[in-house]
Amino acid sequence: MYSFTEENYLKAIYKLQEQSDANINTNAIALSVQTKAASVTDMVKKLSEKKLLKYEKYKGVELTAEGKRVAIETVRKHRLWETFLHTKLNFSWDTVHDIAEQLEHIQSQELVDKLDEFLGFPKHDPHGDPIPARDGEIQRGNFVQLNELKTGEEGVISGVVNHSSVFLKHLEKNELTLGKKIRIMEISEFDQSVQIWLNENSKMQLSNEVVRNILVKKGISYE
Amino acid sequence: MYSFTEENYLKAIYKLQEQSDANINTNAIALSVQTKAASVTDMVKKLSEKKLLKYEKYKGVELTAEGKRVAIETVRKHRLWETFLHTKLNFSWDTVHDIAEQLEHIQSQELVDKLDEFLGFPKHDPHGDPIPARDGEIQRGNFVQLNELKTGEEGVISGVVNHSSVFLKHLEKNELTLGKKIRIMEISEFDQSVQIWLNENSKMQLSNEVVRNILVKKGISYE
DNA sequence: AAATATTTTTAGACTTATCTAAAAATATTT
DNA sequence: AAATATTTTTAGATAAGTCTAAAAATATTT
Repeated sequence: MYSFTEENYLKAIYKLQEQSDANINTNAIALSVQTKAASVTDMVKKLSEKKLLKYEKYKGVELTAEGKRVAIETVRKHRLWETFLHTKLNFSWDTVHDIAEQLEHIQSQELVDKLDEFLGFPKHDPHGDPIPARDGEIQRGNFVQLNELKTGEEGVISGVVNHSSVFLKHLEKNELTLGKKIRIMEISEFDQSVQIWLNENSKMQLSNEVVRNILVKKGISYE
Repeated sequence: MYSFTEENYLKAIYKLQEQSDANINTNAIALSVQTKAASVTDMVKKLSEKKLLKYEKYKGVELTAEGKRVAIETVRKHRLWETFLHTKLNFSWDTVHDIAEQLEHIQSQELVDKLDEFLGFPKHDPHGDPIPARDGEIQRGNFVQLNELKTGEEGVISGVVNHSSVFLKHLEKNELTLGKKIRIMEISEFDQSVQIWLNENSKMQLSNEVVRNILVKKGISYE
């Protein structure tokens, strides 16, 4: 259907579009797919001819419905494979991305559907990101960054902003994994670092950098 | 490491080498990888430079140890993925090949090892073909073609010669699947078709064409 | 608004893997 | 062994995706 490379461009543009709602410019795409601006211009022309996106010279690009469909399909495959790798093959959450990056391009609708069924129709991947449904629908959990919670408020770790391997390893080492319940004890005036309550005998100090990159589902708040 | 295409050529040459022990010629490879002789010459030169095979103009090719290693590794991956598709995702044995043809090129040693473990270190794929071990060792069951059995002899279906989808579908429809026990009742003088005994109330007439393409593990013989 | 900086595009080249058509080598017939 | 047929290789072209360097357009600064 569409090539490995085309799918990667579409996915990258889709993700940029998610974050910005303005038209996506050449340099941003180049950065995202790890290539040069000149290459992006070439590819973008090609994708435009195939009606996968709208392109006007010097004005950036915007996905068409079909381009978006392909992008979401690719995201769906990526996240299903990540889930497979994590839940069935015991890969840790910081190692699944690179392999899923390859697996997401395997062509077979039946494979995706059967994988989905085998995994029990999961709603989230190992990082808490939503897995798009077959029809492209994405159920976004209304998560907030941990730094948005106030003292005394509780939440359950449900996702991450930063997906880098170093960050994920750091969380893993500190047992700050998905599903963990947290209560904000104190927020430092000095550096916005946060003391959190985990259980009777476990408190922890998190830097603002860490706190901003953790997504939580807000729980019942206490004063 | 090695490209999709390189792996496919090596696998094809390996399989041809299995069947023939003479040097493998250009046309045979072209047929096998579905390309033209000229393309094969180009690729074979490239693989020769990379020391994956020995090539002398007009004399055909022969894999080096490294070339064989890569080929067997690819076969291993192919058959593990086929097993996954069949036993975990419920793909029928006539549909697994094409998807495994893509999956076999995913690069990750850890993935292969974990998949192997997840599947319980299977010895055979859904067609009865042996799955090479991590070290490249291949445990070949000493199977014989069903037409080599004499009247009264028994065997268990353990593999197929013909891997085509039509043939596999035909066997499936007639419940001639792996593990099935068979006894030869009568071999026709006229067309070498064979009457087989399956159980008290089930006999079956198999054409010579079918019988030659079924591999069995010989059982105890009766007169 | 002119000058400068940044971004984007064009032009032309490179790589991988493929192809067709023709030439060269090898095999088979007669 | 000469003639014919087949196989293999070479030569030159094509497509996908990439690159560098220069030109063109847009944005920012002064």
